Amino acid sequence: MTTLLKHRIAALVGQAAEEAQRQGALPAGPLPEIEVERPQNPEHGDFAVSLPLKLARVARMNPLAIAQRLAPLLPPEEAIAEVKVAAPGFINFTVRQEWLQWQVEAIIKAGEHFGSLARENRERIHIEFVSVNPTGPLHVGHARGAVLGSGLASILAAAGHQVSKEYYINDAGTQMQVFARSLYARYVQALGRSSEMPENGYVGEYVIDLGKELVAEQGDRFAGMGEAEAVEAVREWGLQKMLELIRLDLEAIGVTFDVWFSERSVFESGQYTETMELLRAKGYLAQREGATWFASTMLGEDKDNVLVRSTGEPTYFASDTAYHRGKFLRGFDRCIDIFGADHQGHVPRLKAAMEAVGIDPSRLTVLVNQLVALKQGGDAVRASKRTGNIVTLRELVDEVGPDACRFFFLSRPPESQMEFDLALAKEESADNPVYYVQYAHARIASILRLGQERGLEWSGGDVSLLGDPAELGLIRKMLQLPELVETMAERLEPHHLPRYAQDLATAFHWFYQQCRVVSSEPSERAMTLARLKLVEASRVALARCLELMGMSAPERM
RNA sequence: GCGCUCGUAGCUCAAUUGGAUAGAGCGCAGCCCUGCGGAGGCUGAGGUCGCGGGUUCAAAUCCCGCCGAGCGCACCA
Repeated sequence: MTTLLKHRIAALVGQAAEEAQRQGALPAGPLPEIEVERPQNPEHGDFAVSLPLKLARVARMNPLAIAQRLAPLLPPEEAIAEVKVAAPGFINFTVRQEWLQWQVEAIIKAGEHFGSLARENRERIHIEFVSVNPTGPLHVGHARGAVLGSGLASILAAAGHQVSKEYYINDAGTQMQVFARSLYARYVQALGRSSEMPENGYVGEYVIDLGKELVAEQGDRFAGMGEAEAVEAVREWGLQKMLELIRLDLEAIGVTFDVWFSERSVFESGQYTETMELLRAKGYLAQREGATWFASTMLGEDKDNVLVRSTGEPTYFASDTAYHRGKFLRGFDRCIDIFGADHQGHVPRLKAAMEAVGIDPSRLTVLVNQLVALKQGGDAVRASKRTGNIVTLRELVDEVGPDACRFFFLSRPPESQMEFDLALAKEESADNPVYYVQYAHARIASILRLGQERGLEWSGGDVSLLGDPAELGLIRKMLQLPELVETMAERLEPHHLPRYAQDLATAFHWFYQQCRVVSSEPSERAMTLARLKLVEASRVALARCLELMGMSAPERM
């Protein structure tokens, strides 16, 4: 992969600015970071730099005058055809047509790696998401975090980082215990006897089914034991069942993990004790009211948090602190967590805990995604696991399909409060942007098939014939993908990808409308070969886009 | 009450993180097929960027205050 053109332009502008300072045309002093933008108005060229505007104040000069002095000092660059200064102080760059045409070759050559970035500062990045208690099926709200996490992971990997996706299994906490007791009660009931559900138990129907399944699979062997022992045994069985269910549900929406990390192992490995000792040694522990507290107020928090209950049981916060410390001990440079908004209160204390154990909290980024408000027609649907009123992730995927789900959830930034109208989601299927993008891919595949059927060999096609605005526009659009991958990875914002995919599809459809690709006229043979080459490049770009989003790229629809 | 997040076209959402005339999809009104997939292309209408102040060459974006929405504020996770 070569350096992105926008970086080369930034370097050129930097050199020009330094040269201007040497000549005294610009006052000496530190230069701000040079940002290269993509102007939205095509009349402003392909790239734009607003450095003169940013410099105007410190230099006490008219920004337009700065731009006019800078422009002639720019070193030559073969990819750039024209540099223009524009009011109130922009420097605009237009790329050379020959360079654009040659990129078609470069894209085909890059193939499935097109859009990937080579980088020197490759980071080891840990990304944890979903991590739902294994006490029930995933619901729609979880789908958003799941898609976001997996999409972000793909983008970070494409941006050249080493990424590990992890699911943290809360198999040690009180919720798991309540679940086990609920399951035990349903199991006993399935045997025809009476048994009381625990306080705040999991009353969802799936637990009843699970109880029956347990009877069918294991008979009444747990009924003979003492209750405590039976609950323990049933808990293990239930945990495995739920994990399997969760894993399959996630797979259905195209989400997989590299590591499934058990909360219990945090205790068994000694990492929990070690972390607590560390906190104690650093003076962050306080005994009060029979419990052990993390003195987060020492770090500017508005309240302390319980680590060990007066019953002696550690809280979720305690094991999570040890778990997160462990991530960094495993050698990750950065950790990214994706939380639902209902866990946002956990963020400040977790960061404070990292600081307390001697880890720079800025190495931990927590993305909080707002919950999905469900609607059925006009009415709000309340999704809650314990009350049993669930719209499951599985139901959603079955209804809408994994591609549409992924596209939809990826489209919006995490912090947006989105409404999901289930009735609308089904209805929309024909006019969905998802199909629009996939249709473009199918159309491309169809054209390439035709080319093959006609026995055309386009690898030697002459790209210099590609001069139609629609052709050049398509190439321009394709070239934005690597830039986009870079910004999305920097800002941790996957939501630009679906929009880009639509733009790319539009650019292709327009080209298709404007330019006949496969012609039977012998005189147009050279043009046919060149355009087939362009179509192949389009396939590369669009397929990569779909792959990054975790969507299928159909050959036919 | 306090904290976090959000408020942009009729609807669902963008806006290159302070830049040039605020853009897409759906919906609405039109137009385009005797050759490669019409699940397509093109044009148009539609905006007090929640409201009010402030910061500066420049604000949807930053600051302050209101209004409204979601989520938190446990010895749950």
